[in-house]
Amino acid sequence: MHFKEIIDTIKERRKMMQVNQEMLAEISGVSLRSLKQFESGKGNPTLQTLQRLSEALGLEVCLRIKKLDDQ
Amino acid sequence: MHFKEIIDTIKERRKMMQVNQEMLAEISGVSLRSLKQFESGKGNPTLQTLQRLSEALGLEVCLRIKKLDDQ
DNA sequence: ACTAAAAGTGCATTAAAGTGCACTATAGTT
DNA sequence: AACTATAGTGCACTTTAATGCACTTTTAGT
Repeated sequence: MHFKEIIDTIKERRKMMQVNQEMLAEISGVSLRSLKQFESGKGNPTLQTLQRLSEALGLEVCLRIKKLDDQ
Repeated sequence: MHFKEIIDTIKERRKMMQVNQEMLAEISGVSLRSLKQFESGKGNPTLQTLQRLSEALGLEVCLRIKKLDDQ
């Protein structure tokens, strides 16, 4: 998954669970400012930050073998 | 995947492909110092760094729905 | 159009990631 | 034991993620 896909996955999952940024910030332990920055596509979160957000949404970060090198 | 699992996955994959840290640093564009720090368990890489290393090893970062909350 | 909730931005500060260089430690080989 | 390749560490520096506060913009509901 590229950067944008990861962002979008988090955003969609958050909305699917009817949680706003403020609530996600609280339950994940990530600051609201950082979450906003991340979701608005500006930023390069640390693995820890990404994991905190993911966990709070019932997701987990993982590594998968890429099928094709192109595209 | 927890932090250690991610580290171990990268390390194992690198060794499986018979690539040493120096080579991985070169092909991924991540500095050797950062890679060493990461593989030795000290560090909290940015998503970009993790993606660079993963891509270079034919892996990709992804988000997956967690099956169970406990364990 | 008005309002309220939610999302996004600018600025400043602090903490930490990323880096290079030189060094040490740890395999693995002969 | 000596040698070599590979991995890990200490120090210093630069960049940038993470943060709080106040503000603006956008979205949704009436």
